[in-house]
Amino acid sequence: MNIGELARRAGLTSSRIRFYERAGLLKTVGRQPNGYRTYPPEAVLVLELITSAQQAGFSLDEIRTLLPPDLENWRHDALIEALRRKVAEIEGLLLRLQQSRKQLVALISDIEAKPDDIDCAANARRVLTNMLGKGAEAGGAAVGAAARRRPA
Amino acid sequence: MNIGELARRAGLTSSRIRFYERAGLLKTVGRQPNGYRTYPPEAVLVLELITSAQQAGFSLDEIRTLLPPDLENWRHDALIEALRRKVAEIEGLLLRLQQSRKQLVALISDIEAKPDDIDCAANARRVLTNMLGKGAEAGGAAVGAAARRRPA
DNA sequence: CATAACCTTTGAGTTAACTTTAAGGTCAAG
DNA sequence: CTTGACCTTAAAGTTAACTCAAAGGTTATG
Repeated sequence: MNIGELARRAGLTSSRIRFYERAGLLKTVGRQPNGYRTYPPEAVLVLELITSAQQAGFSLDEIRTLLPPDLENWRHDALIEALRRKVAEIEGLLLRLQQSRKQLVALISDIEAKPDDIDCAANARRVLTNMLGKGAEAGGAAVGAAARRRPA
Repeated sequence: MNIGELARRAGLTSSRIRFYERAGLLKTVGRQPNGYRTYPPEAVLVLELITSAQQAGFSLDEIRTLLPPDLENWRHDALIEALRRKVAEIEGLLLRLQQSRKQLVALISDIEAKPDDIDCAANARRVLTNMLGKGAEAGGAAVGAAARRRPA
C-alpha cells in the first residue's frame, strides 16, 4: 500500500503520516525500488490507534513512549498506569470546567440582577467588585485551550 | 505606578503587560517624561479582569472585543451573549470529556479482563479490535489541549 | 510524449500567548 | 562614578501538531 492509499483508509493526510514517521511514532517503513513508502495493512490500525489516543487526550509524546514496536507487545504496566493517570487528569479538568461553568452562570445572574435604583455604571462597579472579590481566592479554571484545538 | 509595581500587584510579568498593550487589550497608557509607562490604580482591576476571563476560557481575542474602553461602560448585550455562548461551549467540552473518561475506564477494564486461556499477544489483539470497533462511529473526545496549557 | 496524479525531500509557515534576548536609557545609593 | 535595579524597544524564540511550498522524480493514460 502506498502512502496516499493508507491516508485515505485511515482518514488523514499523507503529510501527517510522514510527520508521524519523522516524530518517531511509526517505525521506519519499507520502500519500493522507486523510493515510495510501502505499508502493510496493519498500518491502518496503528494510525487509528494513534488518533484514538489523541482524542482521548494523549499527546504525541505520550503516545510515542507508550506505543510498542509491534502491536502485540505492549508494556502492559506502563500502559495501565498511563491510562489511569490520564483518567485522573481528565477528572481534574472536569472539576475545573464545572467550576468555570458555575462561575459564569453566577456572573450572568449577577449582571442581570441589576437593582432598579442604580444605573449601568454603578451596576458595572457592583458586578465587578462582586466577581473579583469572590473568584480570586479559590483558583481559577483555565478552561480555554480545549476548545481552541485544530487551528485550521 | 510603574509597570513593575503594577506587575507585582496584579501577579504577572511586565513583559506580559506590555504584550497585552501591544495586543490591544489595554488602552495606550500615559508616560512619564523619561518614557516610563505610568498606570492609574484601576489598571490592577483591568488586569485581574483579563486573567479571570482567560481562566474562564476566553481567548485574548474574545476578551479584546468584549472589554470596553472604560470599565463602567460595557456593551451589555454582547457581553451577556458571549457569556452564554461560553457556558454552552464549556458544556460541550464537559460532555466530550465525560465520554473520554468513560472510554478510558472501559479500556482499562477490558485490558485487565484478560481471559485466563489466552496469552498476552492474543489479549492485545482482542482489546485492540474491541476498542477500534466501538469508539469509531460515535466521534471522539479531543481532550488533550486543556491540560497542555501554559507551556513553561 | 504530454499531462495528470502520484510520490520524494527539505525547509519554512501556522496559531496562541507569551518569554527571551539584545542593546540601551534612567535613577537612587554608596 | 560605579553598581544595580529599574525602564525602553524591536525582534526572535517557544510549544504542539501539523500544513504548505518548492523543486523534482515516477507512473498511468490518452
